[in-house]
Amino acid sequence: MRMERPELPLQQLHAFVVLAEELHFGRAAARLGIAQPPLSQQIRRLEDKVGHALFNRDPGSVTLTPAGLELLPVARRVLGDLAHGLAAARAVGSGRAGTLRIGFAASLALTVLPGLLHTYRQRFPQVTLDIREMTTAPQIVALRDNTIDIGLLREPAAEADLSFRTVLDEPFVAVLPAAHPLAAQRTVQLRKLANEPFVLLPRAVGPQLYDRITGLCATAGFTPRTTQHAVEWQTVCALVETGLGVSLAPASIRRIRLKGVAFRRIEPGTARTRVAVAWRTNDQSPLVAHLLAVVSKDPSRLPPSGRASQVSDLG
Amino acid sequence: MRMERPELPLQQLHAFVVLAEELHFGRAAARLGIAQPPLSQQIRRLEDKVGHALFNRDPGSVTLTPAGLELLPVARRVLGDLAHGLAAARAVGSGRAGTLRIGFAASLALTVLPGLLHTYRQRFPQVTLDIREMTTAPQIVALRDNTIDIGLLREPAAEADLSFRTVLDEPFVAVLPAAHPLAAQRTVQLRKLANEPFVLLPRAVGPQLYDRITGLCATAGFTPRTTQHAVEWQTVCALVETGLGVSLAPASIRRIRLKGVAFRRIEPGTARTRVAVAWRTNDQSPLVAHLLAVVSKDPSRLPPSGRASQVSDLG
DNA sequence: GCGCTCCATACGCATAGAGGTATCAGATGA
DNA sequence: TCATCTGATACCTCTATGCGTATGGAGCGC
Repeated sequence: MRMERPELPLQQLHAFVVLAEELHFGRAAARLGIAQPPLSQQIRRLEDKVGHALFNRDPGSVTLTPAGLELLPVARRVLGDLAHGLAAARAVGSGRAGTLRIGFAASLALTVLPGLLHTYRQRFPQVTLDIREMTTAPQIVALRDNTIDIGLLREPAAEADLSFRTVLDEPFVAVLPAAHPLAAQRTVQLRKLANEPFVLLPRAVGPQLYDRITGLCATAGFTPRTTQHAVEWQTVCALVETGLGVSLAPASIRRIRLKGVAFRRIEPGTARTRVAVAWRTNDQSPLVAHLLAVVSKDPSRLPPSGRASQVSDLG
Repeated sequence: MRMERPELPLQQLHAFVVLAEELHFGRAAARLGIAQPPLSQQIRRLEDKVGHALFNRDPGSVTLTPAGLELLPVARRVLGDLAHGLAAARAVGSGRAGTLRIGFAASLALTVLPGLLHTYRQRFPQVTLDIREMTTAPQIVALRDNTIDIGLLREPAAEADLSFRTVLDEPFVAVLPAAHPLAAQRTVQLRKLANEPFVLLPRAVGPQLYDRITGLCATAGFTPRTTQHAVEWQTVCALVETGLGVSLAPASIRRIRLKGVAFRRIEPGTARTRVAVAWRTNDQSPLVAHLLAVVSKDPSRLPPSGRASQVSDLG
């Protein structure tokens, strides 16, 4: 038992619509770029398929029959829908449209993310960006789950099936209460923080970054005494402001402006932290490819090493 | 410069939808009643036209690409719209659906019209009936103007391009105030109304019927003295009830039941009046043909001559 | 490694459709 | 009455499409 198949060439529908507009075989054929006899044939074939006349061929005037009048709006809509649908599918297929799901680390909400989104949106305005804040570890999981297409995270470690590209390479800064004695200097000797209480993100939120920070202290000769945890950098700064402790953070967080908090370059300033975009290595989506292309082409997303001022200049 | 032509066989869209539902070439092909290779070809051709892959053929699983996902609802809607549209056009073309515009004389609102409409509606429930009350002369004009398709009128006269079919052939009755002396008898001698004031419809409303009535009086030896005109029979009866005069009317108006009005057979009872349906002779509309068929087939629409009781029996 | 499943490809055939030119038929108007 | 306009027909060609069978080739499980 085979289904009923339409088997109705759309050209016939198109011819029908044009003829319904012109109500004149000669002119309609001209508009279609064909001779008049083929048009007569097409209409005839369509009428055969419908089973009823669609036009009254009265001498001197061509008019729509009631059946034709009934079919006309349908034909228009079908042709329009199909044209738009094909265009939409092509747009999605080519990456000019669609939905790109991006996970990002909260600390990047004020630095890398805005510029990136701005540039991308400008180039691909039809793409819907589905942006969600996630810490590093969930981003890795979400990429594998196909829950997000792009991750924006810190301190990427090699992951099977995932690729990374560094977007930003920045130094660490000391986060101090403004009233802290060390805040009086432009540069802070890291070892002088040895006895300060520390406010840090929980290791689980971003193990790589956490280890980076503690490693930094270790090379300065001490282990940071963490008295307080906070899940967001914003909170870390707030806690520092209240005097609960000090912190070490990527320079990006200078963008968090709080009266009672001072950010200071640290010595030695060799340790840096990287922000990277992550994606599934085998992801064929042109949306992902385009985003990576935007990242590569836009040099403002890749400040030269050492120019931490670049970040604060953005304020 | 020729327009862009879709040139997209709908079979391909159908195959696409089925495959999108099955996500398995073999099963989809089976559902379509074709072998698997042709299906692969159709999908491939469709993808070529779209310009992008619509399915991911991963080993062990077929899935829709974003472009395919975008196209799927469009394809469904297009196929559905077209199927419904064609069905609707066929229904209209065959006369199972559409709009039939009917003009009718007010005096038939209680007799011929209800039964006719009921039978027709039962047989063609999808047809919209556009019914408007009109007197005879405007019906003729409206038929010519293509403002109505069917007229229901009295005393048809031959008209070029119009055809008529008698629906009802009935005698005249005298319309008297209930208190009138002549109302005491079952039958009224027409000549006895010679000196009564008459209430009649203006001649312009229906010249044929008017002439019929005055002719009736003439054969009885008098000319009716019209003291009052009314445009509707309902009004005529009301005026008779108030004692303003008497009237002669088709037996149908017995259906107008007013306490103070009596309807009486007249002598001689030879003169009759006919109700007919009218249509454009060259009207090809199946709706009109169907209505005429209903008129012919339903004998209750055509009471046998002389049985005026048929009319009152309907009450 | 072997067979199985599943999709793609290659090749052949039949047909429908689109397009053309030439021509006919009916109505109309000078 | 004849030329003209308009649409329908007839006839031909070419291409696209659809469908079939046979076969290739990549994973996958035993």
